[in-house]
Amino acid sequence: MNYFFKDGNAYIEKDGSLSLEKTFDCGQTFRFEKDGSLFKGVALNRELTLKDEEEHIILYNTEPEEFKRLWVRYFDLERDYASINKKLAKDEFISKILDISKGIRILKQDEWEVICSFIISQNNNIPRIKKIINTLCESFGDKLPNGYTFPSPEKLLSVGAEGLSVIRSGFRAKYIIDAAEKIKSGQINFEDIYKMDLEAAKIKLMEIKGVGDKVASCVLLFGFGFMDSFPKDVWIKKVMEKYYKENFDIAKFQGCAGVAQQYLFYYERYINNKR
DNA sequence: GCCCAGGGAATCG
DNA sequence: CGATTCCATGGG
Repeated sequence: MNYFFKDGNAYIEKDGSLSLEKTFDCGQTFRFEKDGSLFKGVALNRELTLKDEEEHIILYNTEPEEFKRLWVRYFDLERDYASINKKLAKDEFISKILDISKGIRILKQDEWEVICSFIISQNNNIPRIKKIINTLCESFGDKLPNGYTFPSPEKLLSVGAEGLSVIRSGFRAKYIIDAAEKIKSGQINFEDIYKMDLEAAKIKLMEIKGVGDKVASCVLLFGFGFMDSFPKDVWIKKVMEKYYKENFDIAKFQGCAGVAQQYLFYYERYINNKR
């Protein structure tokens, strides 16, 4: 996408391939809120304020150097979603829902935050996932002017599973600690995971207690940029049996299956008023 | 009270 | 193996 800078802000020229509303609301991140015409949140230890205007999306208070170094990748701005949409539209059902789902981009989020967030997501609903993560950050993150960073593995190890009781995450607390331990010990090494193929990476992440096939798939898609990762949650399973039956062929989404997954997930929740 | 929520571990047959 | 059951918690 094209962008320029003015008065300390970045202006992204809208072309229909980025909707803040959909991208923040499709269940891949839990830390952005709509505030009037603004979207506010914390990502990569920094506070972000964005505005969706007629011609531009404004990312406030960022210098060109920082924008290019962090936010172009975070918002996946260099990927050509128009051609992805063209490819996905060859699927009859996706071509029908494209108008509703297009504008979602796969965010490239912090790996640890995504691991932790999707451990919390298991057998849970999105409003409560958000609440737990907010409490986690307020309780153990570093204070920013208007928010909190996501707490590090070391910080959570120092409070332990008992200390996590304030976030009311139930049985998931011990899973969070296990993840933190395996990351600190080096058993789970992010650089190694980037070098693996999708299956090997998934199996590696599943060494963490509380991380199964679905959570690992979300982590690889939203945290590591594995664009062919295709998390199968209850909504996607519903989509498959409702619209595809036995005709679902993931092979035709090669290279962007994760985008297809988000489109389907967002659509089914959208028509069921889950937003 | 019952059911479910972006599942996964433990247990059982 | 596949199929059940249990796991904490809160909202509808």
